Amino acid sequence: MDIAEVVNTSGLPASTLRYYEDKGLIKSNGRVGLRRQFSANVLERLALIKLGSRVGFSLDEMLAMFTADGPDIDRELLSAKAEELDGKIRELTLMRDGLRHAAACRAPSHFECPKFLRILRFAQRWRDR
Amino acid sequence: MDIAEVVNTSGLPASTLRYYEDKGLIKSNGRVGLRRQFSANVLERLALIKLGSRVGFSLDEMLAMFTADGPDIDRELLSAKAEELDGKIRELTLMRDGLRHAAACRAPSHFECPKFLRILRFAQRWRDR
DNA sequence: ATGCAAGTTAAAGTGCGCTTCAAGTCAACC
DNA sequence: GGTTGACTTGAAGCGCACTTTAACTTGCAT
Repeated sequence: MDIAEVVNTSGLPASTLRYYEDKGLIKSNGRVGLRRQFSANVLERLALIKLGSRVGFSLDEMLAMFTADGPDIDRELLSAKAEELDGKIRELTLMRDGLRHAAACRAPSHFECPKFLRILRFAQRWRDR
Repeated sequence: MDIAEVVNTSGLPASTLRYYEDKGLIKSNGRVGLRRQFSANVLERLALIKLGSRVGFSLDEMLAMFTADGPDIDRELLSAKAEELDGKIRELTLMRDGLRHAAACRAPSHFECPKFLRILRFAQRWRDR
């Protein structure tokens, strides 16, 4: 498939696809003239990259995670990243509950609401990492 | 308290505190000479900002959420942000499980592992927002 | 064969969230 | 009252993830 089809099906602009290829996150397999040709599996890779960046991974991190350089992948890195996400999930949950409460709470300021403050103080304890 | 104390207790550099003040995210209450003086509650605000940025809110978003301009806060915005986080939590969970599996899986490439692909395809369905 | 829309490149530009720098002010201690 | 070190400002710089631009090439329909 040519770049236009990838653009249409992935929703990403061509400039981004070229940028990702430069970075080594995706690869085109050959050219027709100058024009890149992609195989269909690039779409799965792009989906993974998209998900990865939505959960806060940098492109370099994803390069390390998803682009096997050796004979096989770095399972320790993957587990470490899974743990990282686990901590983040706890933070998101905390913040979500805090926001839900703040939206309902009638205290004049969130900072005067004991429940909100308790959430914040709890979040502090997770601060280090 | 003066800026040095805020730096020590919050762990943030003075440059960041000035930057946040410029942005309107925190305020100092008065000066001694040129030097800003902060009240203790700035620490709670900073904790909130820290948590907020770790969960992916931009400084402008936090300005809108946590800096009441009218008589009271925008409860709808807060609820909307809580929902946003809820969606994100689902994504993080998906990715975490995908990584955990990839770390354990013996398929030659994640892209050949049906379980991993199923996760990805599922993630696609959340793609729109 | 020709025209042109769609592709290509390298380089510069953008927005965010800070950090660094240079030059200046001044509170506090001796 | 002089030094000094913590603080101040405005402006420039930086890393990331792209986007835009300008100049060029080329596959493909006519």
